[in-house]
Amino acid sequence: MLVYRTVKIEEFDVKVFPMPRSTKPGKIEDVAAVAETSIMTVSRAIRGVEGVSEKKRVEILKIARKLNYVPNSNARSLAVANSNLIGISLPTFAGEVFAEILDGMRGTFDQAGYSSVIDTTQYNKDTELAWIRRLLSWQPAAIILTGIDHHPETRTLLASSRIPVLEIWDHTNTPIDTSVGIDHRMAGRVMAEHAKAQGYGAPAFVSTPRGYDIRADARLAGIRDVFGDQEGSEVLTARPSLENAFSTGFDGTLDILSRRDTDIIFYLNDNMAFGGIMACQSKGMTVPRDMGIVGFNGLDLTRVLPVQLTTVKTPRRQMGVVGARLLLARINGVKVAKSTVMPVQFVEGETTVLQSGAQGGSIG
Amino acid sequence: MLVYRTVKIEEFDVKVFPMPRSTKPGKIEDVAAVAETSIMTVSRAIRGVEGVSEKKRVEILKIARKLNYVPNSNARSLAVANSNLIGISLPTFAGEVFAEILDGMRGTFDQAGYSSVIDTTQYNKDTELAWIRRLLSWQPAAIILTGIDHHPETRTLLASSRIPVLEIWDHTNTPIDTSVGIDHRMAGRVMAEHAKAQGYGAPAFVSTPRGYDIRADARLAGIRDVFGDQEGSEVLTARPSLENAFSTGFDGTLDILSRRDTDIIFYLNDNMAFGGIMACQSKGMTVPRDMGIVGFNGLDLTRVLPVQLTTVKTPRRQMGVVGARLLLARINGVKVAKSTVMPVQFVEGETTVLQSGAQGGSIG
DNA sequence: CCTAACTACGTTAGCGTTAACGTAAATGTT
DNA sequence: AACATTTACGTTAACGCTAACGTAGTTAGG
Repeated sequence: MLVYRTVKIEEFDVKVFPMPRSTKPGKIEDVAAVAETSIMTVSRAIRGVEGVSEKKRVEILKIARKLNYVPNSNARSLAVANSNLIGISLPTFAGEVFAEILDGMRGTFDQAGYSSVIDTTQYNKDTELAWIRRLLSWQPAAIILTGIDHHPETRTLLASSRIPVLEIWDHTNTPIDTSVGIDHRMAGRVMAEHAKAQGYGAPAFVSTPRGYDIRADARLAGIRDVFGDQEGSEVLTARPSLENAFSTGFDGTLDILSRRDTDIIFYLNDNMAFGGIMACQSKGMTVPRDMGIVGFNGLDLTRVLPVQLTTVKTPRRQMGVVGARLLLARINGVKVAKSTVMPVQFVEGETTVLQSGAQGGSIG
Repeated sequence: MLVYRTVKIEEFDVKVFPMPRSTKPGKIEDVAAVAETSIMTVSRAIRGVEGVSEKKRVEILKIARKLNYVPNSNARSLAVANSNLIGISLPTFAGEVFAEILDGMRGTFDQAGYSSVIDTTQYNKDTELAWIRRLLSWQPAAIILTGIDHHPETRTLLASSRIPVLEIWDHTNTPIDTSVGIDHRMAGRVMAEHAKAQGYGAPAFVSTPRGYDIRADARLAGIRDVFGDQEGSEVLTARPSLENAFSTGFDGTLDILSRRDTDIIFYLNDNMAFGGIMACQSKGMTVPRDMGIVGFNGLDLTRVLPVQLTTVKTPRRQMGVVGARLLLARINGVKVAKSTVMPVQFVEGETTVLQSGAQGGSIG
């Protein structure tokens, strides 16, 4: 008869049994015993380093496989004083942007035999720092952080750790160690200049709260560089929610519409821009006749909208790949360029007017 | 003068300097030396286990902080023969679904002091197995897999490893160890029954290729359970692309429209359903008058569309949280329920007709 | 006041692996 | 043939930490 007690987890009652003792996994010594050789020879055979005859290597590998031998990375890492773990910190998994950067990196790291320890910070610097501390205890091969805005202690800690660090997505000339990203302020200027050239004069920006996503703030600064702050043509902002979501674009747009006669709205990203189009439509407005809409990122979304969204394409996956390769080079004892700026591409779509007449397609 | 050579990484020329030697991080012994005590006492103080006077503990912790001491997890894990790493395998980061499940889990694990080693398999079982092998070398505290469809060796390997395993998102009565998910076939039946009750009779299903996402296939099976396979009312399928994207819904819909007079289309998820709405609109059709549209998941997207999408809400974040808690219980020596089914919620929106008349809002 | 039971430490012996060095046999060199 | 070099191993000593046990000094109990 099995004896158990009942425990409540969430709303579920679960039965609790005493745990069976776990069987110990085999070690290198067991393989050596079967192969009738020393553990050092087995170690060499498994790692593929020289010093073992071809015949013996094949034999040892066969035995190891048969015994289902799994090397102990903890022991290895302890002995060599580093691991093949790579720490990756992202603000969030929401949205395609970080997912794509991550994908680019992970593919590269995976092939090189590294595993990824991933964290999300929710844009919180303390969370990031706490995670870094924990991560450092694993003696990771490298650490990747999103952006360049960190807790002051983060910089000191990482600089003194001598572990390769990559800051990705944003740009700075003074990274902790290495950075690969795009120049968001410049991207903001590019968008704004296009808009200004088309005759727009009363811009707005819909985003998450200031300081939450500093890249978005940098783009806003770029837009302000172009439009200035004269009464009537200054850049209005709406920041209705922390959520990087369609609904934030929708709500922010309604807010802007209630405040000033605005002729173009820039959004934190394409998702929000789409929310904005929907909001304009719900108010009986036509895009781009009554309102110019500019997104950011160039997501898949734009491939299916009835009109092409005006946006800025960011090389997310490529950025991940480039960053990962730089970091691998760095891990292999190579010192690389401190900062790499990736190019962005302005996409003139149909949600802003072409030159000075409403000629494109329209929604609404 | 610095000597370097130039190396090409991607299209970038990078300068290569010889690496400076890395400084060794401090160890527990260093803390003990400063505190004038034994390393065992420091170990106890840092881990917060009993056997140290309050006075000494405070003093040791202060010294450890001042020395910026970071414990070595590899050494710890080697000594105790397990780690506080948790491996999480997902098919992809694309889409909100896995991101949200992951978020629910990570929050819970993080609080409990576990780090997440994450992998994406691209729905490939061999990739998953290879990753599991590598992960096992870390003696992880637990492993989480998405779904229940794995490489045959995966099951053997994990079952013999005695490490807690959670299969999440899908449902089975015979999990490797523990499972938390929804019953996708049942969800398909629910959707189909609602549709049938409303008078729909010529259904289609737009998805990714068969076998790629077996949950989607299970839902299709559920729909077929209801609609049968009579000529004219059988469930047509379009599977235009591997990509879980708006554009897949768009293209698949165009394909369906070209093939049969269909009156309702079910989609792999809400994103694709939205692509489908757009495709119908591009053909001059009105939703729901000319076509019923049913999504899946109940994403944020649905909050901003001018009409409410008919869909099925899945408890993604909650599933992650429940799964994580069960697993934590399991790690702490508790044997829990093998299978947990989470409830889904059908959402009657405006993209299917109400009863037998077109009364809802419309797009197009 | 003597013994039992605790408290607060310290000592010893691994955990499984690899770097560094040692050594015998095989091969090459003159 | 004598010596140098290379190849293919084996031996030893860490890597930094913790479980298990040992031992003084302190408190409690009758």
